[in-house]
Amino acid sequence: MDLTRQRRMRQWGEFQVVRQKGQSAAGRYLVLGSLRDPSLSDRRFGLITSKKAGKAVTRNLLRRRFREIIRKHGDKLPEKHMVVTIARWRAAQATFQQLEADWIKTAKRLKIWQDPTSDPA
RNA sequence: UCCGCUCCCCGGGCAGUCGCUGGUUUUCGCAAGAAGGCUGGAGGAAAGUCCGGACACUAAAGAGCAGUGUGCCUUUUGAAAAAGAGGGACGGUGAUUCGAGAGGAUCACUGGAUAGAUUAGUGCCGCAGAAAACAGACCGCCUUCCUCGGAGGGUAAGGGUGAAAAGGUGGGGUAAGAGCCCACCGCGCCGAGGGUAACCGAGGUGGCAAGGUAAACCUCUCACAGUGCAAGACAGAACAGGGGAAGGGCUGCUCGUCCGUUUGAUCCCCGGGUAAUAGUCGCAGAGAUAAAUGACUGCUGAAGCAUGGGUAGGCCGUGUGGAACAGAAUCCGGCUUACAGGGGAGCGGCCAAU
RNA sequence: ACCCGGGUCGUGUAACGGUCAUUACAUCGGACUUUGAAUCCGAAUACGAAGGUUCGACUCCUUCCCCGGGCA
Repeated sequence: MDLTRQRRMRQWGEFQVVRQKGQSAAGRYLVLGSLRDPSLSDRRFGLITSKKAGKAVTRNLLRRRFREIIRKHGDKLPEKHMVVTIARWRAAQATFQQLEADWIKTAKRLKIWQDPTSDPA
């Protein structure tokens, strides 16, 4: 799915709501936070890459890779949800495949993964 | 060919599929918008923010002081910072050379934020040492006196201290010494003359007074208003104003000036409200505003590593390997810092092999 | 982005350019005590890094590194 401007979380308040009221789960390279919001018509995604993750080059690379993961797998998450992906400091050493596998694994642990091939219901 | 130094340039390439972002355009749609086409999309340092500008605002960027910076000379480029070239003085290293010595000369390479410390002043120079800046007698040397152990006087040649000790070498001289005297060397002053200038300097003169520090205050010189695009300008929407104090604005000081003290400010404090493609512009031939330039696949592919050919090196073959530092946020010019590897030019070394 | 401020023992702090760089708490050792606390005595531990100026640098200058802050 496309990660256009409408699907991005863009305000400080949105991140605060997810952080305070939502659920979260940590993987090896990243942390996922999620909150159901019935007022949404679609999914919304946010990315956080702090200075602990690395310098500007590595932070940019991590955001691009997270966007690519969401582009590939974002439609497998439930609608009307806000999902925040936070990079941990170890993420700078990971490859794209490792990040992708870790993201899916963490999403399953949060029980927001809805792959139709593995979940017939 | 190899090694080193200096300067300049490049900073993996190509293709496919799927995406992101700016602009433009076509079709559909009443509109919101949707789908597509074309096209622009990171760096030499985009970094640090160390300098200089552009630009914007501060009522007028008024005067003085303070403050900050600049720093040999000539010249080129430049808006300025700055950079380049040539030269001077000073210092370092090496070689050669002159001299009995003190010391000097020449050449080569090289260094630097290179104004002024002998005249504009002030400060500081700890410890050690006898004495440290208008200085100074601890030991020693010489001499006088006496109670023979000291006291007084002379003396800067020798010792020892220190980063630095008030010229040095040789001789004369003397009680011992001392520029006290002489020769030479060094130093200061004057200076014919040379050079655009920094500066050099024939020659004369002075027994010799003169330490270091200005990245200490300072003096001279030439500059500088402050604040920074989160500067600031504009549009329209919403709401609810209230209080303080006579002061406030160019922000260190003084003057000047403007606004305000009945209309209570453009200052301070408390409270309320609102926009969502950063509200628009500023803003760009990259141009965002939780911030685009990517993901995957294939081919190619530098150094390095392993191994083989070749007397050796250059070189050639095979395998492995799979690209440094790093990501624009107002723009431009410098400086500094980080950086795998490759290419080019110049200079020097080497003289082995083909 | 733009603009400021600061780095000293483990922690918080002092130090006209001049001896082996203060002080408090903490740490270690000893004394006192049956033991511990408190008290007393003693000890170890630091100038963010590299250059430069100076006889001499925590201090002055330059460049890096690391923290903290302001501003729509």
